[in-house]
Amino acid sequence: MVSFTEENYLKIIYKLCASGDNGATTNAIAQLTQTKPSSVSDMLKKMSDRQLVDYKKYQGVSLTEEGERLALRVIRRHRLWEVFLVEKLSFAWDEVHELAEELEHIESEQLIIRLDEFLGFPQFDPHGDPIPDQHGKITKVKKIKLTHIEEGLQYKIVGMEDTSDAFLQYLTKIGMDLSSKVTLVEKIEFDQSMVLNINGKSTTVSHKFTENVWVSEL
Amino acid sequence: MVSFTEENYLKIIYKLCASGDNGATTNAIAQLTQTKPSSVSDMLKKMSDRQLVDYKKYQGVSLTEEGERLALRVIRRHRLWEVFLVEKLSFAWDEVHELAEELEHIESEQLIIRLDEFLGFPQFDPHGDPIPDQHGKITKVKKIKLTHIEEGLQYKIVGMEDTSDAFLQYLTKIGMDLSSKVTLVEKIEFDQSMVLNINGKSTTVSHKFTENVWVSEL
DNA sequence: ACAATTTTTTAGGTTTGTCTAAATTTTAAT
DNA sequence: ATTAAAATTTAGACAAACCTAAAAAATTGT
Repeated sequence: MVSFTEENYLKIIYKLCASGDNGATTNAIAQLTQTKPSSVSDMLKKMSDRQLVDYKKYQGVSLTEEGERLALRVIRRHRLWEVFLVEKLSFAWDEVHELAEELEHIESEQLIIRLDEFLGFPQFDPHGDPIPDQHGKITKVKKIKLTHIEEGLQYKIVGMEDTSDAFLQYLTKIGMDLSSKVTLVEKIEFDQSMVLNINGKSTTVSHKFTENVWVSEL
Repeated sequence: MVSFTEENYLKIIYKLCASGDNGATTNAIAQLTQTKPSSVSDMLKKMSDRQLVDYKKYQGVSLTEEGERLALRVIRRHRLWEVFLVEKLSFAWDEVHELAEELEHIESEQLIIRLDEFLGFPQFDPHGDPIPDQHGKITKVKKIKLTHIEEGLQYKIVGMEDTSDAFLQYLTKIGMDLSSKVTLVEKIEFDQSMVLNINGKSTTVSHKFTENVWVSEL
């Protein structure tokens, strides 16, 4: 049995590892769990004893296979509840995070299986993030910056790092939204900008842009 | 802010007080919370300090006005979730209690308002128990034993104390189910049995029966 | 009415997850 | 290559909610 608190740590460590930046550091975890670094150290030790994480003092932390399985289960539940709240209860997509943070900890395999079915087996949540399936299989997402050029390889926008109004307006201007299909055309070495094909239209975007937008393979 | 645990105590104390039997005693609470009586004593003291209950040592406990308001909120949430699980996720009515025990603690007024709307403002849960409205107004329920004779006063079955197969079969035999309309015809002093009119048919039932069946005024 | 039983409370302890303050290790800058 | 700064860990405490064992109060049977 994994506690409410452990589930939160697992989910946060998963996300920090997946995002690549600096991996899951004690400070980063503390910030996201809204606790102090010392509390995180304590918790990591306990979770390491329980074989949920691989942890060596001062060296950061990553998930064990079991830890990752459990993290993906929590993420699945979180995202399914978000779909429910938006599609069935008419919440706005930016209102549902806090609620899903609570709902994700309800412990019942059956509940999630039936909720998934009730929602029509959605692939993405209202923020565009992919929903892991029952076996933890998840559509891989990465920042545009890290994609590579390959014949016919299309991507789908799934989210962004910075969601400021300024940025969202820029997206609208270049005709890009969550339903856009994007192909990588060219990487410019000199300033690390990239040429993308967005819904058939060729557009050049800055390095900052490519760091800010998450995509998944289609 | 009222904790998960406090909400459970409130709900249980409410039910014990409403059922009339012996009111909310320390032992009874311990049994329903699955804890020891000593833990209940501790908790009652704390809840008394927080003005959620009226408590005098060795004298049992009852809810303050605020305690009752909070208890009814939890009961409302519990019963709405049960409706959701049965009507929308196709759970059987006898599978949903445990799940609703968890869901009832999700803290959000908006969530419950919208769930209620999504479900079409149901009046009763799948067990036949009445759902309090947003202001805590609840259809009063009592055991048949405690009803009184009055011109045209009809009752609706909402639940039973003992749900053994034997009893359910007996119900079927006398043509009584959750949709039955019942009128009290006569109380027999001698053995405390009662004559009821069930869907237009006159039937005599034992004292044990009248102790076992809960009804609400219609 | 009072002894026996049952119920309830107190006292002292445990676990989980947090905290602050101090110590240690790592990283970065000169 | 040191030293200053930043990140991390340890030590010692605390609050919530539980426990066991023992003491105190209430109830019951004769």
